[in-house]
Amino acid sequence: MLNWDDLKFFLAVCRAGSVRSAAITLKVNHTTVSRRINSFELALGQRLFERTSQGYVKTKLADEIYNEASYLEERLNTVERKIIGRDDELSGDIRVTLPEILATELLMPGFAKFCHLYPEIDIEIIESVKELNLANREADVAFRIVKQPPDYLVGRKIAVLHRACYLSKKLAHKLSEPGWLEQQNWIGWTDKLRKPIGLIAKEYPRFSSKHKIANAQLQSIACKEGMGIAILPCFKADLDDELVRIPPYISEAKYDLWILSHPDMRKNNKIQSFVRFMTEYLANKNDLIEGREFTR
Amino acid sequence: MLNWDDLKFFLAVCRAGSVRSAAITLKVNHTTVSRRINSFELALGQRLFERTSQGYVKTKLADEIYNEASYLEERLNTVERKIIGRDDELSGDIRVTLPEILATELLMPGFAKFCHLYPEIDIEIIESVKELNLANREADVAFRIVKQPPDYLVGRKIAVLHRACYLSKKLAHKLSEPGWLEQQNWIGWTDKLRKPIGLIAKEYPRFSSKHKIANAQLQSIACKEGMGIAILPCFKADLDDELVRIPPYISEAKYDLWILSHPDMRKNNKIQSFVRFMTEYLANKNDLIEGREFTR
DNA sequence: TCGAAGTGTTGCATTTATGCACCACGCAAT
DNA sequence: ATTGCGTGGTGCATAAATGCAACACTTCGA
Repeated sequence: MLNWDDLKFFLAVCRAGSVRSAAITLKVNHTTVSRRINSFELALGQRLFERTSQGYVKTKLADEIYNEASYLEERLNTVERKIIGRDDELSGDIRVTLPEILATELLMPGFAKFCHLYPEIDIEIIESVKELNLANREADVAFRIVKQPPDYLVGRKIAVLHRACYLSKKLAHKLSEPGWLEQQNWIGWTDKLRKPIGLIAKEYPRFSSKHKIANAQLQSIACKEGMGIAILPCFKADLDDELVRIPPYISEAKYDLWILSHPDMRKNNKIQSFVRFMTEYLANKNDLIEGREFTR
Repeated sequence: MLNWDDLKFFLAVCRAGSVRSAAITLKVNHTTVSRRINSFELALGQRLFERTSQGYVKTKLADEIYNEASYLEERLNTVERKIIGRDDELSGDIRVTLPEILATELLMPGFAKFCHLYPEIDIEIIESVKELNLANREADVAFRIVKQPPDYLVGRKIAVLHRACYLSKKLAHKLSEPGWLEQQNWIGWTDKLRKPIGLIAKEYPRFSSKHKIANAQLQSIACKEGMGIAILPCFKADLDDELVRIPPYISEAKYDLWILSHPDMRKNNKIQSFVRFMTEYLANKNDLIEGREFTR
């Protein structure tokens, strides 16, 4: 069976007249060209070139095939330009994966702005904390909260997420009662993550741990309902009218936020426009993300 | 850059609706199909299929590409059938490599007969004792005098070549003079091949060695000119009116003659017809080859 | 005649593609 | 709820393709 991709090599040699010259055009080693021609001839069972010291000379059969191959090449190139050009035209879909917690107040307004700018682009949002496979286009762009992303992806760190401690606004009036706060409890996460460590453990009161809710969104809701003190990202809780920070009000830098894509998408104008836009959008949200937009 | 051969995988998956089913059609492993589709999508920067547990579902873009790809496939298949069918039609060229000594009285009549049977076939004869490369069609069929051919070629042993000792016919009348023969000399080959070994050394007189001619054709001519006794293949010398065998007239089985081709030519009707024809032709020449057509 | 520059080919090391075995998941039947 | 059968995907071993360095050959100019 013919390898259709060998047609590229055939065409290049027909035009260049030598395997070394064709190799430069094709950006491969010249021995590869020689071997690809050999295997193409074998598959066809016919000789396409005379090998001379001045290069490869086409046989009559090669002349016949060349015309057809040129036509097919033109057709294929048209298809390819149409599809890839579709990306350059800033239309079609972009698949974005992110943890749900980032979607609401933080990123969604940015997505909406981007879509307003480029009405031909559809954004599909995939909420997942799993590492979706960017290589087979399960997603094109990933927002990830990690210390260090995998080597095989490209991207940049666009923010450092801060967290602080929050209480339901319904209970805010109790903060002025002496000793009331110290009797509240954390809303726990899991058996292992019952109490905080780091700056928060050091600077905030030592509450007991109660409940187990391993989801920031649900922690937020439970907190609003008065179930305890929640440690929440600032970008989310500081914008929520039903939550208030508790004393000493400080935030802790805790998580790195990255925007990632597959290296092969570097040349994709659509994806890169999106990445650029969101990076800039988030740069303008830095005070919120780092907990500085908090007002008492 | 698109790998054009990936189009085959794309087409197969479009038609089969699943990678496993397409893999059966394409005679590859299903993971290969999956990976080839993934890399095709990556190269295009667009998704062509939704992955479901019931198989791959085409996107709208895939529907568009499918039509074009089907058309190109039909064009390519037409080209392929035309070329390979050309072989099946018993026309075009066959390149044959062989040592010169085999070409003249032994094989050439067979070639002529084959060409008469198939007037659309051209035979190119390449005289060479070198092992021409059958993989890149320097030659299609090789006649070789070897004990054991390389593993990567296919073929069969078609004869065992015999050799005997010959004298110029001009000197044949001297054979009846007592002691005359013993005073003649071998026509030597090289410094290392000055005297024969084996049956010939054992059964024939011990001549001294004179001259050095490392070519059977030239040995034959030198012998006719009276330069000495030559050891020559029977198929050649026994047909030559200017040469006579000397007593004790016996021949020695010495060389294996093989007909070889590249494994990928097994399905090539033209080549296989040629191989079959020549094998049968030589089977009918066996008495000559093994020295039994000698008449005193 | 010799050397330089072009050509193609060979052998070996490295990289990439493929196959195999296993796994995960969804769906239908029991 | 469990099992069986279909689907696609992952990790590792193996095979194939490619790149690199060296070589062989031809041609041209000094």
